[in-house]
Amino acid sequence: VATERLSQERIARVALELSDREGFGRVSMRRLAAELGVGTMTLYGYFRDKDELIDAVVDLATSDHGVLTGEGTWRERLAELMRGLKKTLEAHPSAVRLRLDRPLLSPGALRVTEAGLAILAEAGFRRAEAARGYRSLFLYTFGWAGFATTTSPEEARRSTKVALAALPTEEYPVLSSTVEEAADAMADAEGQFEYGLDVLLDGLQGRLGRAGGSPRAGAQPLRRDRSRARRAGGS
Amino acid sequence: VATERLSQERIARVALELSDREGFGRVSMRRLAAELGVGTMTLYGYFRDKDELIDAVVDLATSDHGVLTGEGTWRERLAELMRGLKKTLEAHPSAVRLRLDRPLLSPGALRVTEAGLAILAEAGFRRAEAARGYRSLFLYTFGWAGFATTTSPEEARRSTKVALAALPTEEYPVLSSTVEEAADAMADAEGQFEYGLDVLLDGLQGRLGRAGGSPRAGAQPLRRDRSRARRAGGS
DNA sequence: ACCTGAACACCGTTCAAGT
DNA sequence: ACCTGAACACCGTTCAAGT
Repeated sequence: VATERLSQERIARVALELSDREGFGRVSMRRLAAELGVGTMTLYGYFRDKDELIDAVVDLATSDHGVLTGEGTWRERLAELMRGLKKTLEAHPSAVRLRLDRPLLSPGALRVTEAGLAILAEAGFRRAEAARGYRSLFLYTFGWAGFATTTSPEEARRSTKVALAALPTEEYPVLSSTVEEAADAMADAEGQFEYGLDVLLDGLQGRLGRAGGSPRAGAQPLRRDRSRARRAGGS
Repeated sequence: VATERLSQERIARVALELSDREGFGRVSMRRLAAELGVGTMTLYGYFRDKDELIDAVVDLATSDHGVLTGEGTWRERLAELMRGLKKTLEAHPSAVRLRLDRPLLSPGALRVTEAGLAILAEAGFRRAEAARGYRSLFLYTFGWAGFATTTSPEEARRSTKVALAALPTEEYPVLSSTVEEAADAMADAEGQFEYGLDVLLDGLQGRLGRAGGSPRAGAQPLRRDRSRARRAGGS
């Protein structure tokens, strides 16, 4: 074991490796110190407590969001940005859970926000709406990542089918006749991500046309008028 | 301390109360047993291990989704359904985090899914698309709930402002000029929920018109053609 | 300056035993 | 049948001390 100099950065890096390798639950101060070949209390010379250490780990896991300033329409660029966010969240699943308890406002984490807001602003959204729109995409992506990688696709499909098959048909008529489709939706997480992303981008795009000449202040109320307008045919 | 009969249900109920009152981190087998006035090991007569106990707690926290078969358009009913889901997720914040690790497929949890799919099916969506659409709304709501209740609105606004003010202006030009709007978006979580919900419903509504006579199998690719169509004016 | 063992107040769980 | 204390292998952290 070559003795690389101890530092906050190295400790956090090894902790992240340990978390990815054996799960976050296995990251303890004692275990981590042993991994580093030092006494447990040595870590307290670098971090006040475990919480501060975890902050550093989460920050590290977040710092490498690949923010590419790609080409194409604002839709394509925004989609690509969210795919990048999704990818880094997938790379460190435990960090997704940790970030829920400690909302990250570090420069590294805000790089994606900056990029997203820039794209939306360029597309023509006013600042307040760009902020809300980006946040919508962000929350969806986070929700997706939170549920991702819990089990394998095969296992997800199987357990979903089992659970749905066990439901009383009278109380759950729709789910009972949607077993295959629901199981597919659970198993094909990638397809689901793209679907919801596209729905959100559609919704945002629809807002670009409106508000044209006369900017209205404040939040827009739910539009109820259009809802019956077009209703699809049978089935 | 009146000695109500011990049971899985009672143990789970007290555990949920304890979790809501002092935070999930404080729920230990020993602490819970003390709360119930029994020996620690007694709990193991009702649950194989802590994991099984937590399953019961999460299930309990989920069982009371107020699924109302309201009136109005499919948009209104779906919005109301998601507000109900949001509300129960808010009621037991720790359960949100727990459900990420153990995807719930219990009848109680699936009641909302059934209701959502029914509304979408009635609106005219084919089964596969209804499954994807509901899941999109579900993931967004979960993402929102995951970040909710972390701090008070005032604290959220304050810390957001501080973090954004500290950013280097050249690297973060948009965020630097969106401090107020971004802080507002962080502070007004309720408004954010409604915004994203409405965007998703807009996106879904747009899909109802299409696919009319000729149903296409499989996932639809991202439509790139329309993206430049309408672009808002200045600003 | 940098590191650390002993000790304290906690965990979940096994096991063998109590009524 | 239902309950349980002792014991084991773990935690995070304080404190006083080592070099």
